[in-house]
Amino acid sequence: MKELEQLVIPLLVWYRENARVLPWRSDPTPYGVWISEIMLQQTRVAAVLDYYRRFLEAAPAVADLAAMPEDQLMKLWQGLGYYSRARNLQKAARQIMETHGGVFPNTYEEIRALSGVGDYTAGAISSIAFHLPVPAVDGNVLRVAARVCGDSSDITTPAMKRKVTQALAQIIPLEAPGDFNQAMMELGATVCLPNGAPLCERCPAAPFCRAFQEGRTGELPVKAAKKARKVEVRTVYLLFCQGRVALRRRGPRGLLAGLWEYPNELADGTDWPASWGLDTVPLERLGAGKHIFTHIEWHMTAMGGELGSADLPEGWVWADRRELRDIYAIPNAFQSFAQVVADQLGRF
DNA sequence: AACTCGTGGAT
DNA sequence: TATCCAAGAGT
Repeated sequence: MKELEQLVIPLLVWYRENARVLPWRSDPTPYGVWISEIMLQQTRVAAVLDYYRRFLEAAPAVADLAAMPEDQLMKLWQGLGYYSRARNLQKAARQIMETHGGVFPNTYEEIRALSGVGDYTAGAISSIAFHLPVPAVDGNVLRVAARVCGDSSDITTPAMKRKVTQALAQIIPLEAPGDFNQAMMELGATVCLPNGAPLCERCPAAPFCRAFQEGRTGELPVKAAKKARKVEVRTVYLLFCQGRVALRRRGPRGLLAGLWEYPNELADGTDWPASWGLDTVPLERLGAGKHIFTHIEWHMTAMGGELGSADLPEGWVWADRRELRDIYAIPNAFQSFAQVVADQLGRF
């Protein structure tokens, strides 16, 4: 991937003019860089900003994160998605407290060993916070590299990631590795856009970019097609009692692990409220909602009503409005029912 | 290596 | 509306 070498200087010049002002860039401490990089995994900058501010306010340092109650941690992450990131973040904070005496590790290998930190994130933290000359290869970098080099390899493969990482390791500038890595991503995020709509007229790589020179920006990068989503038809039960709504905690593994939810099941004909031992008052249809995950689609119908008895299955809770707002982390998959619930609770 | 794991903005 | 897909990691 020889073309990448020509990119280094113009890219750094471009970055100094065009870098977005972001909270984790003003003072790139290891802790702040780490939190931001975890939040930014598969997540857009705009979605991260508010979460980042609130998170650093609640846990300004590693020790605060290590000591945070799990419910508070999940509440801070509520709505951001990929919730195992939050748990791995805390697991890593405890690793740092126990293994590194509370001091953020400063070598690539030690950083890479932290929970939730893979090749990309280890490279990003190492280069941005510790000025180590290690590449950080994310989706942006793969796209930029594939286009600049006119490489039609499938960028989703580990082989292509290795090829790009190896090529960048040869040319990453020792005096500004963090800026270089961020510049590659910034170019991908703001200029070398996906889906055949790159802004090549304002790209510092245009003079030597093979995709641009050869008119192939619409064909590159090459990515393998994704699998189709599976549809699940679900019934969501909105069960009320005296101004409170029933919640249960999801299991410790799998989708939305450990988060709270309105009881819901596949709509397979089972009388779920009866199977839960609830005294079955007739439930009425309170609404519908759809939520699209990466690989599943939930088509939901909400059934609900006021229960005569406050008895709930083991582990379920009654939540009032304040607890719903401040305590229980509920995924956005149920957002379409928030108003119905609020209205019902508001009657008390 | 293939799957799993959220969410919302852009097109 | 349908599809893509974003500063990926764990299993």
